Amino acid sequence: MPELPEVEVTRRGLAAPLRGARVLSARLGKPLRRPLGCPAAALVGATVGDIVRRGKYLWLPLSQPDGGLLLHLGMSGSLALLAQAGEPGPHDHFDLVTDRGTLRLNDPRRFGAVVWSASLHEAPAATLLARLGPEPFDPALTPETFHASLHARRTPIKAVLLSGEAIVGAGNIYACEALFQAGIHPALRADRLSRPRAARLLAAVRGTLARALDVGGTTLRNFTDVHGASGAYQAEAAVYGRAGAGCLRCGTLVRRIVQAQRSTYFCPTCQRR
DNA sequence: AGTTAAACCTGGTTGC
DNA sequence: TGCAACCAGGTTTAAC
Repeated sequence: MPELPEVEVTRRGLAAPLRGARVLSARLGKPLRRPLGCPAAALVGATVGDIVRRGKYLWLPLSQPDGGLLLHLGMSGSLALLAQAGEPGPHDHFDLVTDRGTLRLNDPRRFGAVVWSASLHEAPAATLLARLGPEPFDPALTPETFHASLHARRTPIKAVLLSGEAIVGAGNIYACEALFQAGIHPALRADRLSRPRAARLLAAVRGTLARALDVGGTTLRNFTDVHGASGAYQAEAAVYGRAGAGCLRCGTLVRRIVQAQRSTYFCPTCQRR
């Protein structure tokens, strides 16, 4: 599913075309993870503002009626902007028809969400965003503050990265890749990371996310950008999905373990406790 | 309070 | 070939 780079790729594809678009109609398919929270017809007539991203969420502001839609792509979601929208398929669960095209959410597993909120700063949107940690490229996130937040956690560093409390945006692929880049064993307790290693990990998370953004994200099976194009990062993953294959750096066989019910891939030689 | 399982869904792949 | 088991870019909720 979409991690931060994929969501940001999506945002960049939508922002300019949809800015100022007028909502003509909306259609709901099968239920998503949570209900829209308003009748689809209530969106008609609204004007779309500047789409912003927070973590893996997108906020699509609307005016007249004022409010907005908080979108999440879950594990298997993608958004397309269609000039001519055909009949919705079995996994097309939300259409926002505008005078600039139809924004269509396709999500086979339906872990995604489209939620109406009167503003980003009140429920339900604010509630959903409340537990998110700092944005990875926020200059206020320094090696010192990152190290301090890791110091408060006794769980494995991989699980802490996935939780998004210390930094948002890295999901299962990029958490594995960043730990490899930083040479850190995924099972190392977060509070055992030294300051220099925390600094190295922060740089690795930023570098991994930035690189993925540059190449359009990762496409394992579902994800495409708003024009239907796949990402390319999967071709350069060093450890993710490579269990049993040789480490690209040292040749040791990449291992797969399970942490917090998720697969973790790592090189036991390059990544040390 | 802090950590860990279970839950939500569908579909593709693997293995007997 | 058939079918069961397992796996998948995430997050919330319930339970130790």
